[in-house]
Amino acid sequence: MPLDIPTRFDPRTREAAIYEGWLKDGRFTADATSKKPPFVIVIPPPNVTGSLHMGHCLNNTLQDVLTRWKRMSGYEALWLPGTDHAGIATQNVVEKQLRKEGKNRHALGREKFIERVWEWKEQYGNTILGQLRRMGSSCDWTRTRFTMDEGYSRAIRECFVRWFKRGLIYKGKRVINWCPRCTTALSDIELRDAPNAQGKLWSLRYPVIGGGEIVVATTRPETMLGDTGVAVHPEDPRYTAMVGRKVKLPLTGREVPVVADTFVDRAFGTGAVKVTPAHDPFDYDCSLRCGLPAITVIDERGKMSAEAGAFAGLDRFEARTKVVEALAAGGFLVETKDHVVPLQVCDRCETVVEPYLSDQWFVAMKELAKPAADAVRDGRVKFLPERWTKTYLDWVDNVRDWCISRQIWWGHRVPAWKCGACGKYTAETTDPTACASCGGTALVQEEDVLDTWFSSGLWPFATMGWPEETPDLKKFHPTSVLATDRGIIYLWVARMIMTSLDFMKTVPFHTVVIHPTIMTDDGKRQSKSLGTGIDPLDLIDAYGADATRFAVARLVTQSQDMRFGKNISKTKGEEGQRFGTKFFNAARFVLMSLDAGDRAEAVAGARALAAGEAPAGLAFEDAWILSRLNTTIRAVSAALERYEFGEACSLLYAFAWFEYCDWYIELAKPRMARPDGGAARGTLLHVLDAIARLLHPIMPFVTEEVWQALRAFDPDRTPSVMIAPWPKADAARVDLERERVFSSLMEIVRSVRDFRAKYGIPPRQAVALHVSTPDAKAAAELRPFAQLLQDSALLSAIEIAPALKAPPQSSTQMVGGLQIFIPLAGLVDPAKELARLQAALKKTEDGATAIRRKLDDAGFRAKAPADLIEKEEDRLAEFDDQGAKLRASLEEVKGWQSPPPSPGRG
RNA sequence: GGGCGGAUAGUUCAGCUGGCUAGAACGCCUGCUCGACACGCAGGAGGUCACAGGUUCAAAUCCUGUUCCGCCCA
Repeated sequence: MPLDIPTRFDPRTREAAIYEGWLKDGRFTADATSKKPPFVIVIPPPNVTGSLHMGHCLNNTLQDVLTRWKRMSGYEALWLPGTDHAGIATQNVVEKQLRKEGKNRHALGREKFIERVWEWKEQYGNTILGQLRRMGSSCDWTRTRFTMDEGYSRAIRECFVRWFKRGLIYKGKRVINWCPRCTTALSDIELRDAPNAQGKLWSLRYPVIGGGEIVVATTRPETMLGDTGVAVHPEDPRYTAMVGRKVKLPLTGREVPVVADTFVDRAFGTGAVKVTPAHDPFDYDCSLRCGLPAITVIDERGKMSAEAGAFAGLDRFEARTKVVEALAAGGFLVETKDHVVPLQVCDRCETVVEPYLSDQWFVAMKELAKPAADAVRDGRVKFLPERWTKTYLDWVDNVRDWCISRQIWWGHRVPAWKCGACGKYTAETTDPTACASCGGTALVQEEDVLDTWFSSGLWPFATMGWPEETPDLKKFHPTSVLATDRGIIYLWVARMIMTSLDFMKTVPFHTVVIHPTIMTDDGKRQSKSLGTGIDPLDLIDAYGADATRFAVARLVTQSQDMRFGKNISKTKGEEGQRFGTKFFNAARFVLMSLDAGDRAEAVAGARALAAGEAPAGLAFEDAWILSRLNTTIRAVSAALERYEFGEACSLLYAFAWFEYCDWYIELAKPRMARPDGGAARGTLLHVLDAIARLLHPIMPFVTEEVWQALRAFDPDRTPSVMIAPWPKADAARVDLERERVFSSLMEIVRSVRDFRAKYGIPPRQAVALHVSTPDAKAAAELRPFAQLLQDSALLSAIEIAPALKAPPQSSTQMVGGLQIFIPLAGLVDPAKELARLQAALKKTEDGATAIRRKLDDAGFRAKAPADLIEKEEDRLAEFDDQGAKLRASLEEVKGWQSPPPSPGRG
């Protein structure tokens, strides 16, 4: 590095260049033939239509931290990226495009439409992958997968056919959400809640055959034409006598039974509900349990069907009015109340969604769910934080069959063919020419496509070439860790565990890290449409990728939410940026100092330290920072092992900034000019090197920049920090006793500085310091640091001795068991000093009182552990001692006569 | 309706199996252009641990209830 190092690292120009360098050198590419143990993460595949949001930013930051850390720790690390085809979302995007051109997919035809989608995907589908690069993600791009790729599609077909042949896949009926305008089924994510949907609740009287009546409440009276039963709670005494009897439906005259089912909410309305299996999912489930038929009275366009009799052909909302009129006329309407109904509308066209009974493909879950539950119960898969285990188990233990068909075109078409002769289905990995049941050749393939989650459920092994026995599959499956948000534990995580156990006979990963969900500043979900979302690319533009990564990683705790909206992201982004700059400047200082001195000596010193040796001239503070470094290495590694990202960030922040920069570098500065500066330079270099490595997984760019500068001094290191070994903690370097002594030195220095600040003593004006220690041993311990104290606290003179008497007219402060005196020599106003001492005394006395209260308590004496009692007694003695000394000083100050003239600032 | 999470300094969060005068960062206040860094340096102030009970010698921490915020399932 040339000596005119800029004072800032410029992310805008440098990050892209550094990333290009890594790519060029193939740093992200994993080797399936490597002898190293594998560490593997498969990315939760983002939607191809998507662009990076804060959730991705957090999710991928953590994956990259883990991947880079493990790569440095000697693993063959693979982070496998890719996208999923997001059937409905992608189809929508292209349909919107067509609409602008005045076309629609039906006019275009299936094949042409699919071509259009592929064109779109080639053009825009890689947006999010490019954005991941800007974050610095060390994904192995040579292995990028897409769920619609040829190989991946083979895996899906294989899965379908195997399950079909085992009888796990079947065709059945289900009430789905249907848009009558788009004439398509909608998935949950394509629904929107209509705000404040003001509706009505009508109470209807159904006469019971043989006498009596049942009143049912409904928000959709038009569906009563399709009622096939009335349900009550089995333990509801009001209706026990009615169960098993029949009611005569108004308007249609159909006779339907009264059934008992626990799904009925006794407290709602009258406690009796009409059952319309064809137009309500809960009613449909009830009908299966109670053996009721389903009658469809609303068709796929939202008009009343022939089954609706006199109302046939009417629009469903028109029919509602007419039905209510007819009921009222017949005397069946009991009352009408205003009622807020939870209405859902089609996300695209805002048409009210219609629950619609239709033919769908299902996967029977029971056989697959059991092993998936066992794997988590017996610990083969662990969730972190652990509480998510329960969420997962609740779902897999009560799982319902999985509806895997979607009535759209973009996706994997259901590989099942219906036989024109016998009506049975045939599924094969190659297109069949004859019916597997009767040999008939009039085969027609199903129109529906498979749910996108059906594809992503195979992600951990389908991405590695399954069903082929590829080298990747052998080396990298099972994967290691999955990092994701709690929102897709059921949709995705559970399904991967099921499929992997079923096909691979092993769990897909041993650990699932459920990280927090990003919220707004006030703890709400971020929403694109409300404009409360923040764009990670804006943060990267403003503060750089390193800062953005640090900002989100530092906030990761065991909590399930992370507030990170407009204000917080700014604060935290700036914090990350400042930290990156601080680190960069520390490196700048160290390298410039080294350049000015004996480079070979510094390099040799650093190497000796790296080798665990102690170079000549190693000073106390050198050993101190080495002790702190090794404590930090251990703590950071442990935090990462436990996936405590926020903790790892804070540890590094505190060590690099407060210990290395604020204390160690400052102490090293004066030594540079002295003959014993060699050890300081070696230590500076060695610790800087270690910080660069430790920080690299979190802030990859600035650490690489610094690493390259270090290489200019000492070429004998890896060409990239990415492949530098992760530091190992050396227990022999950790010296807690030394750390304790250093802490007390820091406190003395801080005390003197505080004195200076409180009394407005000019920064350059030196003061004298007298330190009174409790005994000769303590004095001997401190005396070697006289020079260090003089440098740090700017002292004109220093005296350290046991039981020193206060020099005349001096200020007193207690620092632990030490008493320090600074002669005022006419510097200070006695009144001020008096007030300060009184405040200090009060604090001491308060402390003593609190402990005395405890010790005077017989219960405490009797029941508290002995070592605690002893500790409290020691503390009390110390407080009392401090109090006595402060009182003595107080007396002395009181004895001062006239205020001496204040220097400097009046 | 069931389950889960949260409520600690102005803000964002630590605080593990109860035991120093409850910590950190940011912000705030005061003073500093001393040759790495003003995205900086030094120092400082700031909390009735949501509320009400209980257990205990001892509760931010354990138990019960309440309120508020959020998420999931039905």
